[in-house]
Amino acid sequence: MSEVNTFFKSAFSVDNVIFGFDEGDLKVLLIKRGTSPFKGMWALPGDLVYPNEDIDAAASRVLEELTGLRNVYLEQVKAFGKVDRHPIGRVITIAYYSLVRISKYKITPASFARQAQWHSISDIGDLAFDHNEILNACFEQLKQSVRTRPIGFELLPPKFTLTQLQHLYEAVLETELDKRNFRKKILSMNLLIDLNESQEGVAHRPARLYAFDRARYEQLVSDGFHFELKESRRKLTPAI
Amino acid sequence: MSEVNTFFKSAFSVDNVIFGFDEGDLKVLLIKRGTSPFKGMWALPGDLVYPNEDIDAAASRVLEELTGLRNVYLEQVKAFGKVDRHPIGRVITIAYYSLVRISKYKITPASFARQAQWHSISDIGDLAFDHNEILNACFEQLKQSVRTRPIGFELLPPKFTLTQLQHLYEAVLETELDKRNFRKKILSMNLLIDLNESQEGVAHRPARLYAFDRARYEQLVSDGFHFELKESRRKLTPAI
DNA sequence: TCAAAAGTGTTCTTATTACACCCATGG
DNA sequence: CCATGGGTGTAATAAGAACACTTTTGA
Repeated sequence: MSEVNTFFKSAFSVDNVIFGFDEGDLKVLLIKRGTSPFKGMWALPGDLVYPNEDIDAAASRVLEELTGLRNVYLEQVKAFGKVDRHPIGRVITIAYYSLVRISKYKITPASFARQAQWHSISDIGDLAFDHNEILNACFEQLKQSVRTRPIGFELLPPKFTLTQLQHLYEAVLETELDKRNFRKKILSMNLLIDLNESQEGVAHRPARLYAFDRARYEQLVSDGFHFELKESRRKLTPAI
Repeated sequence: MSEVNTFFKSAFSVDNVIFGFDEGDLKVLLIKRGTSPFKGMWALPGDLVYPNEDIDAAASRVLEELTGLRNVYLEQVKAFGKVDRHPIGRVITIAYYSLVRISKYKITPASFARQAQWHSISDIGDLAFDHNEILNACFEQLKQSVRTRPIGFELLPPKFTLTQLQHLYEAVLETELDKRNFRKKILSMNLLIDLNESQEGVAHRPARLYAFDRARYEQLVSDGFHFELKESRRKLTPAI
């Protein structure tokens, strides 16, 4: 029993990289720490896991307390467990990322109190703890997942234009895509429902609106279909 | 401080799916449990993480104690943290997989005492705890990784034949590959050194031996090269 | 009538698939 | 001389890349 006591004095937490997409830009919801350690620095939202709480449930809870959102796409990435990663003791953290529609995000008491704010992925400074490392790992996994599963739609409103979808992929993959090739590829998958509606009130030709056809996707997968968007090769600038 | 005490009474462990390749078959090193709970059942090798030990170090330690091997390919997969996954208390486990050359595996005191044995991946029964779930997650990640990074070589001896390499990929990906297409693809990557040596003592035409050119791989990657072996599409048997 | 973004096809190139026979060795 | 696995090329098809102009709307 004394040996058991040697071990049962650690804690674990979850940290959640909450991605959103707005104005063509991939964003992450960060909170400003109000207490030591790292007081005043930006950090990933997270919390200790209760002794009787599954880790996935803890990640959902953190997300809901902050955003008011439930039933959101949530995926575990990996654990971070360096001995000295937390100043107050041995705390392993399990990293998750989630995909939310920013338009549905509501200021909750928790997010108000914790000073939550969306930050562009391309403009993240030094974060508390090892949160930069965690954020990078989650971003890498998002890049990977978005190419092999149709999860990008989780970041868009239910009705979206092909250009919005393309910009989303460009933001996530940090690359530029060819408009015609992108449309050809995505439409050839037959995963989109053409809603026969158009944008309104835009100062240019209005775009058609589409919705993601989840039922069809499930069907195709069970028939052996494999979603895949290749990373477009970067043109190699020839050396002079 | 009392709130802290609520949390700091959990433990975490690492579990390691140790893959090996032998006789054309992908294998996993399991140990037979000598103590309760799950006494007598096969389980993944694992251990509690010491309070002053990084989780990656704990995974390496488990591997070395059992196999005598160091500096082996080791990759974290994810954490498993259901509340009731361990009968004696709240224990989260971090799953790793590692790739070893079975020929280098030595019986250590630990592996002898813990009755370690290689099991074919296609013949794994019910394991202790949630270890079937962990094994599946690690196998899936191996399948993924082996297609996008040249880690398969970690499972082969330093000198290998193209057929051995092909059989390795077939075992890991659980598919069949076309001999000529496989050779064309792998040789076109320029990652293999032709050793100008042949097998000896085989009752058929001896195969050429190759070695993986790690330096060249690093070089190619820094030039933007991306290792990729596509899963060969299964022929769809037309319905009558 | 201008600005702004939507929408659309073809050609070229590269990658993937399918497929069958001769070769070298040991027993 | 036989059994066993080693080694090789080509043609057909599919996927990806490059690329420019016309359309529709609101201001």
